[in-house]
Amino acid sequence: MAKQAVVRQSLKEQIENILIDRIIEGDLAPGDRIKELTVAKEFGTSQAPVREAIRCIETLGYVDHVPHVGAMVKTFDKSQIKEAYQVREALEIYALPLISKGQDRLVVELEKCLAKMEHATKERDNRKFAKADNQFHRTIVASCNNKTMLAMWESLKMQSQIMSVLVDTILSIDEIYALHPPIVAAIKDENSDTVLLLKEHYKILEGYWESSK
Amino acid sequence: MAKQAVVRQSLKEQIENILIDRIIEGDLAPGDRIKELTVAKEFGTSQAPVREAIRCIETLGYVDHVPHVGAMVKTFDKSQIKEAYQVREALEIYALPLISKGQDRLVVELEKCLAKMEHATKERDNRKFAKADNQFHRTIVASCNNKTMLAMWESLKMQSQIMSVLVDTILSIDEIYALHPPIVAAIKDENSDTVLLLKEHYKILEGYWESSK
DNA sequence: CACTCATTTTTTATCGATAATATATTAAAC
DNA sequence: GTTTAATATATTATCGATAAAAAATGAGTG
Repeated sequence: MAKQAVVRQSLKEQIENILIDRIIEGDLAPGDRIKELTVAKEFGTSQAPVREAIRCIETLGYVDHVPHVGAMVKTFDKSQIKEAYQVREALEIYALPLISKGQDRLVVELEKCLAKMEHATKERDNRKFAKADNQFHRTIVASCNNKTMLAMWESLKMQSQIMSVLVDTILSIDEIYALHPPIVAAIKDENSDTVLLLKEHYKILEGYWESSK
Repeated sequence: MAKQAVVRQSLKEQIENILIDRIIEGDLAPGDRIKELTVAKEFGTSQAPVREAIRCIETLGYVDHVPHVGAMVKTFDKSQIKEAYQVREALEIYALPLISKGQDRLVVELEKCLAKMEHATKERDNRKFAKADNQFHRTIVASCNNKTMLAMWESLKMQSQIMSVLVDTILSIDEIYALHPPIVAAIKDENSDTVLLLKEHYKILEGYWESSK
C-alpha cells in the first residue's frame, strides 16, 4: 500500500507557495504591493509567518523590498528577461551534448512536449503553449542529472513566465514552435549539431525582443 | 564632498550577513546547528529577526532545515560539489566567447588575479589562492554584463569554498595554477580556442576528485 | 499658490510570551 | 535486559502587542 504522506506544512511554507503561485499566475501583477498584515488577515494568521514567507520570496527574486516600506512584485524589464534567457541558453547548451546516444526515454519525453506544443499552437492557447515549451527545455536541462543545475534553471521560471505573456504579441507562436522539432530530430540523428540548433533558437528569440524595443 | 552613507541595516540583514560570513569562513562548519535563541541571545535581539535571517540563508542554500528541529549548516558531498562545478563551467563557457577582442581592461584584471594566485602558490597560502582563483573565474562571468548570470555564479560560492578546502590535499595548488595562464594568453591571442582551454581546466579538476572517491 | 513643518496614519520591524512539536530521559512491564 | 509508555526538556512555530520608520495629510506662512 502506498504510504499516505501526511502533509504538515508550516504556515510560512503554505503562504510562500500561495504567494509564488499568485505571482506566477499573474494574480499578483508586477508592481503590486504585498502588505504583511493584509495577507495575514486573509489567511487568519499573525504577521510573523507572512513576513518570513515574503522574505523568502524576496531572496528567490520574486519581489523587491524597500526597508520600512514593504514588498512589491518585481517588475522585469526587457534586459532582465534577456539576461534570464542567456542563462537558460548557457545551461541548456551545456546539458545538450551530454545527452548520449540511445537516450530513448528522453527523446520520447521531448516528443511528448512537441505534441503538446503543436496542439496548443493549433488551439492558439498561449498559456498552454508556454507551459509545454518550458517543459521541453526543462527536460533538456534535467537530462544531465545535475540537480543544482536544474534548480538554477527553474529559479528563472518567473522570467520565463513573463516571457510567455509576450508570446503571440511580439513573437509568433508558430514560429517559436518551429524551432523545436529540428532539435529533437538532431538528437535522434547523432551526426547533427544539436548545440548549433539550440543557439539558433535563442538567437531568434533574442532577435524578436531586440527589434521591439 | 563624498556623501557619508549612513548605513542602517535591519537586524535581520546584519544577522544574515554575519551568519553567511561564518559559514563561508568555516567558523560554522557543515553539520553545525544554528539555534535561533542562542544566536538571538548572542546579538541581544529577539528570536524574530534571527528566524528571518536563517530562513533566508536557507533559501540561499547555506543551511538545511528540518521542521520543528532547526537549521544546520549544509554538508556537501562530492557529487554536489561536482554539480556546482558543472554549473560554473556552463556559465563560464557561455561567457568566455562573448569577450570580444580588445577587452584590455578585462585582461588586466585577469592578469592581476594570476599574479595573486602565483604569489599565493609560492607562499603556499591555500585560502589566499582559493580567493584569487575565485576572483579569476568571477571576472570571466562578470565580463558578459549579465547580472542574473553573475548572481547565479556567486550563489555557488559556498560549494566553491568547500572545494578550496580540498586544495593542496587532493589537488596540487601548483597544478591548478598552471591551468590559468594559458586561458589569459588565449584571450589575448584571439586565434586560440579559449573555451577548449576552459573545458580542459574543468576536466582536470573533475578528474582529481573522481580519482579520490 | 507653493512651500515648510508639524501631525496623523499606515506599515514595517522588533519584542516577549505562549503553543506546538520533536527529542531525550526515565520508569514500568514483560 | 530489551521494549514500550510516560514524562520532561529543548527548540521551533506562532501569536499579539509595541516601537520605529515612512508616507500622507493638513495647517500655517511667505
